[in-house]
Amino acid sequence: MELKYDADNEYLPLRDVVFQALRQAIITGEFSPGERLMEIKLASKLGVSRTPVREAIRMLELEGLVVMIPRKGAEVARITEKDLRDALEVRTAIEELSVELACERIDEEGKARLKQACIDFKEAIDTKHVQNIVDGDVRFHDVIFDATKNPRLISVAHTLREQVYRYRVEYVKDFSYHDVLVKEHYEITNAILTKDVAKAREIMRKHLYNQELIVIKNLKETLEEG
Amino acid sequence: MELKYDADNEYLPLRDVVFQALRQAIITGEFSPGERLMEIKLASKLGVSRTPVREAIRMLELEGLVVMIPRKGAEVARITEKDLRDALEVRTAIEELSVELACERIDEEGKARLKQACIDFKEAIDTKHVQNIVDGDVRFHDVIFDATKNPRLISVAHTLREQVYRYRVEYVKDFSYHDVLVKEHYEITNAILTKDVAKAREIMRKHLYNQELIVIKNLKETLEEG
DNA sequence: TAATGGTATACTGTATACAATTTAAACGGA
DNA sequence: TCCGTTTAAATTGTATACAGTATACCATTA
Repeated sequence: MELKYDADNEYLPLRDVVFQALRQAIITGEFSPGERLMEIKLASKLGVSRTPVREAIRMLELEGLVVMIPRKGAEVARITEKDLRDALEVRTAIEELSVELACERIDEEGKARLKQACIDFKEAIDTKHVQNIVDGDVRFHDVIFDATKNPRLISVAHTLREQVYRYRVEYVKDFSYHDVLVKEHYEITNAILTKDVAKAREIMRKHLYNQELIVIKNLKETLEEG
Repeated sequence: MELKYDADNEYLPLRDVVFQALRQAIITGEFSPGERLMEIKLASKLGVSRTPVREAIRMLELEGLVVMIPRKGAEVARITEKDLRDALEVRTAIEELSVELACERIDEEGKARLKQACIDFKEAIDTKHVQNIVDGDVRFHDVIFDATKNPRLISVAHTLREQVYRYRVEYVKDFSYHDVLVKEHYEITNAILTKDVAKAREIMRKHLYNQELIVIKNLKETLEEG
């Protein structure tokens, strides 16, 4: 974990930089579930004072990535199988709404970006590099979210994704599903481009249900190991 | 605005007390949209230091109730008509999912609470007291959320509700819709009790669409005044 | 040996101090 | 009078200091 300063970017408060660094560390598994986050330790590690660290922890708390234990401090949220199912249940509803709205509202630029994201994902799969695949998948879904032109939806969708992200990295390692994923992405893309709302929703639901099965299988294995 | 200490409750950090106080003040309109929230002023008003105030503001920021302007501070989020439509769009999807899950999962205790909440709402309407009506409506929907047994869903639903709450107070003042609201609550209740998913979703959607029309009408009037 | 009590340590919760920057006002010149 | 510059006040951003509490370890006793 390290701080990244966006030189070309405008001003960013330290709390936001710390927030992003901690979130990244949690999502990528650098911090394990249940691990304590101690302010002084993090502050000295990141070269800042406790204040921005505390404020970052407040934000992570509301995102559900850390839980607070009164007078004891913060620890990385432990995710149970039910937590994952709950998050995926809500996420499915949000993603179904997304494709529906995308069908109605996508513009020419969005269509171009959607096609490109679909192609990029296929190429990412071909590289067989896990991080490429995860990034490609994220971008594909982001293009659909953007097409809804609903920032509130985008915000909720991103929060929900973070809950699951840790275990998705594992899930794309399961190469046997790769062809299915590419196929489903193409079907979703075509459904949106032809404004077939019913089909888009149906495939998206199936797409996420497949993910759920694999992710939960992986979670179980992770829990058994730990 | 004032701090409330829960004597019977367990330990609560000041940041959470301040958070609740500020949220309440924003939701009830004590702070107007666009109004600046200055840390020193709030801290001295509430009799605490800046630290818990800052942490509370971080939480409000993530909930979307305040927006930060770099090096200038926090201000109460201004809600545009599109913001409201966006929030209601997502909220409709979440509430439709809620009734669907409630149909499948509600237990005997939940059924009793649902019936009671439905009756209580009717009685709240009869009192013609705005706050009673708002509280009754909130409780009715909360019972349905609880019946889903999905804490993640409940969390998302609550966040979305807060965005709209300010303008819902105005909307229940429109007495002409009261009978419709009671009727819709009864229909939703019956649909859940008889596990009629399709009907429950349909009525909930209509219920929220009616709300949307009235709330947006009210928002427009508010914006014109200001 | 096990249990209990005390003490030291480490960490959170809160307050305050300091630095940097923005805002606004006062002042001066055209 | 208007505009620009300077300067002072106010406010955020960050760091540090202080207080209170929980935890762990050790010693003492049954």
